[in-house]
Amino acid sequence: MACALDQRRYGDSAKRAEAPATLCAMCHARQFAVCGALAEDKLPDFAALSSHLRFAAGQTISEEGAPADWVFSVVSGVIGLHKALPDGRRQTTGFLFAGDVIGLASRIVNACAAEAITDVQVCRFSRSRFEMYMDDNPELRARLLRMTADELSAAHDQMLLLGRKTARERVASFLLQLAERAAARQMPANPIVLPMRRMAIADYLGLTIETVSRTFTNLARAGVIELVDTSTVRIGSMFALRHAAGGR
Amino acid sequence: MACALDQRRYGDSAKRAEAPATLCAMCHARQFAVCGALAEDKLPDFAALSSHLRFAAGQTISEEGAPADWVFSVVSGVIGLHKALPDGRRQTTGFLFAGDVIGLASRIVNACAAEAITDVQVCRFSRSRFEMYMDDNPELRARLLRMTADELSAAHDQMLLLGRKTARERVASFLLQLAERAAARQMPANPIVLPMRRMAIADYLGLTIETVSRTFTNLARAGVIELVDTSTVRIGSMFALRHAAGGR
DNA sequence: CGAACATTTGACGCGACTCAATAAGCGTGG
DNA sequence: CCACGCTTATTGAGTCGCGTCAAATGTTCG
Repeated sequence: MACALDQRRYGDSAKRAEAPATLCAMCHARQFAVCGALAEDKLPDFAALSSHLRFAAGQTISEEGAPADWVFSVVSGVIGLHKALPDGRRQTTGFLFAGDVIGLASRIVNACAAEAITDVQVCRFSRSRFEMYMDDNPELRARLLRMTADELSAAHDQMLLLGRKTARERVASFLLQLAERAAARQMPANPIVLPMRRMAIADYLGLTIETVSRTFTNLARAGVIELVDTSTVRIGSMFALRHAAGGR
Repeated sequence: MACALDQRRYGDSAKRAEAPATLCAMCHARQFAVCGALAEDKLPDFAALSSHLRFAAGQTISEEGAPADWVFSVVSGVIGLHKALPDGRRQTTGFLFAGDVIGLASRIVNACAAEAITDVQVCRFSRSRFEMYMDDNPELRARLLRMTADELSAAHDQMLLLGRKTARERVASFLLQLAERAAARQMPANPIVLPMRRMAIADYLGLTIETVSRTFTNLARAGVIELVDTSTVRIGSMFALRHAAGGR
């Protein structure tokens, strides 16, 4: 069975274009370089393994259960990972921003589907060649282990949220998380930008769009946040927001 | 701040005894050897890094948020990992059986608390020495990366369960999981043994003990399972159980 | 045997879901 | 620029699954 990506690649290229390989490779290499995984002189070598792709918002990047042939790194835009039940219920397991890696949980087949939430640019590696490269560059594997451990820790946080938090706590926690991640990427953290729709938020928080919407309204009425517009939230009181999130 | 383990170590030794270091070391080495991480001749070397500990059911092995000074490997018994909210609500993030490793998600501080569900034996490593050892033995780090990736994948499955499944689907999924893991350890998979109490199951599935109990009763009345006794479940129909679990 | 604890069962309430209607955004074309 | 259709978000009314509280039953172990 062909990887979903290849269906995209050859199927509907209208909304996707490939940048020159050299440019792409460098941009990706920078992503990793920032984190100190590789020495400067190894970058061109490593970058040559990658190719650069674009996806339009809404496109599927890879499908759950398909062979995990690729590792992706997000260059720009937002990607959502999700799992689904046969009847269509969906659970988003995470949102990925620039610098994040897709496929840390996947070894043989994709643990989750990956979908472009906004228009995105990614760098793509053959998983097998990526692994071979790690054999020769232990620092890269060490870094990947750290990243995977951090994602596992985040997954545990999300399990606490999904298993035990109320709708209000979930939404408040989500806003805090977005603010923190924006800050980590040197982006403004206070008027929080929500790049995803209510449906995507609901799928991430284990709620329905109606409940998400109502909860935003409630938090706004309580003065905790201000709904500037559908995709912009200003934090009224950080203290109140943390309190609403369940005190963590 | 001292690690929780050390409080146990010197605080209430009544229920815990240490086996001789040599015996312990070998037993741990075997755990890893089984998985092919290290060559036979490196085992004594590696094993010397570890010490062997016992904990009685109910004891805390390490606390959430405490410095992640140790890596543990389960030799026998069952361990539960959990996170808690300030008001006491708990979410169990996983159960660990013989051969599993505790602390994959923890880098600086423990992501979860670890509690002995049954009497357990563990092998303990200093995290810093373990990491130094990985620097010299890339195979070990590669294996740890694979294990962490698998745990992340399992965490994603659990997020789907917690966010989207009904009580019946959660309980059925849990029973299937226990059966599969028992089989993986060469244990009988059909009369499923539940080593943990209803409270621990409820904390793992994001439910209450009452709902867990009622759901067991319902599944039994439907003929899907048979409740041999409180801690033993016989699967009546594997097909029906898979169906009840949501078809995955 | 009896106390302490774990589990099951029952009655009831509430928070989140479902279904439905309305409002707001947003591109497209006149 | 406004009208139009389409998608998305909000709001409302009613329902239901699971949580809460309480009591009964079973189990363990001194």
